[in-house]
Amino acid sequence: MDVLIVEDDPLHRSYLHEQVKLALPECGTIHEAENGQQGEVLARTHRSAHIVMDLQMNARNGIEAARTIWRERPDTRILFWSNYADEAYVRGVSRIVPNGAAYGYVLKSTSEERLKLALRSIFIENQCVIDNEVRGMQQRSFAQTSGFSDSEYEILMDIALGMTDRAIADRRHLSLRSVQNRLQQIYSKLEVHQTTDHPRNAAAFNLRARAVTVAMLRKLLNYGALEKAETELQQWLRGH
Amino acid sequence: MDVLIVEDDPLHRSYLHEQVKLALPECGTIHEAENGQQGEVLARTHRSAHIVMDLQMNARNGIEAARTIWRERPDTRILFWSNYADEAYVRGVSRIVPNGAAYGYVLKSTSEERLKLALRSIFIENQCVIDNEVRGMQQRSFAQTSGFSDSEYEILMDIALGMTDRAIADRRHLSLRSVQNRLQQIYSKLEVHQTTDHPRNAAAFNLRARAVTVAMLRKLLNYGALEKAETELQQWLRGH
DNA sequence: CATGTTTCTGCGGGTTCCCGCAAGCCTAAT
DNA sequence: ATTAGGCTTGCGGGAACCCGCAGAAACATG
Repeated sequence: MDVLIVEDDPLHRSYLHEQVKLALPECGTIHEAENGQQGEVLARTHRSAHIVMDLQMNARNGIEAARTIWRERPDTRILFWSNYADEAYVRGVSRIVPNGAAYGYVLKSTSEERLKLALRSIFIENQCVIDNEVRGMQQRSFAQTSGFSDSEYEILMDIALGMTDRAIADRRHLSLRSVQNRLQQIYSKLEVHQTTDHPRNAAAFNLRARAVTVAMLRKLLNYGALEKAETELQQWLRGH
Repeated sequence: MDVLIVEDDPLHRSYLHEQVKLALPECGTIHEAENGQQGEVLARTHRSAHIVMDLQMNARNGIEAARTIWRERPDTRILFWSNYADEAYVRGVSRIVPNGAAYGYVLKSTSEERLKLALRSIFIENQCVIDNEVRGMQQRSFAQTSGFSDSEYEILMDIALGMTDRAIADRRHLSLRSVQNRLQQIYSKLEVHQTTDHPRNAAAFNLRARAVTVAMLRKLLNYGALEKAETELQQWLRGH
C-alpha cells in the first residue's frame, strides 16, 4: 500500500510523513506533493488509492484536487487534514464525496493518537472518520436551524460575487421575484436587518452587502469558496 | 536577551524555538505563547523586548497583539512571521508600527538562512528586515497604480461591512455625494463596471458588492481585516 | 492677488433594491 | 374532493444606489 501526501507546508509535510510511517508500518513508499496540481499528477501516475490532503494550498485547492481525483477513481480514500472547520470547507467537501467512498476530515490540532487512528480507520478499515468539531458543524449546517438549503447557499454565493438580482434570475432560471424571496430568507437566517439604530437616520445597512460579510464572519463563506465560485461565474458568463 | 515566540501551530512553534536557539546562541530563555492574548500577557510579565509573532491566530490576531504591546513599550522589536503577503496584512502592520521601531516581516516559506539573518538583524542590529515579496507588495500598495489612499481604503472597508452611503457619510463626516465620489474612484481602481455583457439584459453586477469581492480576491481585504473592522464598527454604533 | 487643480457639495434622473400584497401552482394530508 | 401549507410569480411603491453636471470651497503656485 502506497500513500500520497499533499500538503504545502514543509513542516506539516514531514510531520505527516512521520505519522504515516508510524501508523501504517505495512505501507510501502510515501509520495509527497506540495500543492493540488502536483497532487493530481502524482495520484494519476502512481495510481494512489490512499491520500492525505491539505485544504487551502496555493497552486490548487485541496477540494478541487480531490474532485478531479475522485472523478477518475471514485474508490480513492482521502483523508482531509485542515486547519479549520469552516462551514465553507465542510460543505465543499461533502458536496464532492462520491457515494460510498471512504474519507475523513480531521483538524491539524488533533492529537497524534487520533490522527493515527483516523489513518488506520480510513486506509485499512475503509471507514469514514470525521472530527468531532467538524461533525458538530455538519449537524448544525444541514439542520434547518440557521442552516441553508443548497439553493439558498447558491444564491448567497451569487450575491457575494456581486451579481444583480436580474443576473441571478437568469443564471438560476428563476423569476426576479423568486430571487428576491430567497434573499429575504437569507437575510432573516443571517439575522441582518436594516437596524435604524437611531430613528433619525435611515437604514444603516445595505442588506445584500451586509449579508455577505456576516456570512464571512460566520465562516459560511471563505476565500477558497469565493475563488471557486468566481471561476464558475466567469465560465457561465462566457457561455452566455 | 530573552525571546518571546507567539505562534499557535505547535509544529511551527517548535521549529521557531529551534531556529532562535541556533541563530541567537547568546539568548537566554525562550518563552512561548500560543495566541495573541497569551502573547500580550507574557510580553508584559517578562518585559519581553524581542518577539517573533505569527499573524492569523485564533484567540487574538497578531496585529492586534502587536499594537497593544507597542503601545506599552514602543521600542519592542517584533518579527512578524506569516504565511501570506496579503496586502491587508502588510497594510495592517505598517499602520501600527511606531516611529523608529525595528521590525521585520518574513514569510514562513523563506529559507532557514534568511530567517536566521532576519532574527539577528532585528534583535541584534536593530534593523528592519522586510521580505522581498512583501516589499514588492508595499511598493505597489503605496504607489498610485491601483493603490488606495487611506481614506479610500477606509470607505472600502465600510462598504465591505455593508454600510449604506448615508451611514458612511455620518461616520466619516462627509456629505452623501462625497462618499459616492469615493465609491466611484474605488470602482474604477478595482476595474469593476456594469458589464452588460449581452446588450439585451441590464447590468450584471451590483457595483458595491462586486467591489468587495474583487478586493477580497486581490487580497486587499481578508478575514482578519474584516473582523477588526467589524468590532470597530460595533463600537462606533454604540457610541452613536 | 490671480490662477489652476483638487476636493467637496447639491441637484436631478434613471436604475436597482427591499418588500408587502395577492393570485396561481403543487404536494400532502384530512 | 376539499383543505391547508408551501413555492413561485406579478405588481407596485418607497428607499437606496449609480452617476453626470456644475457650482463652492480648499489648497498650492507663480
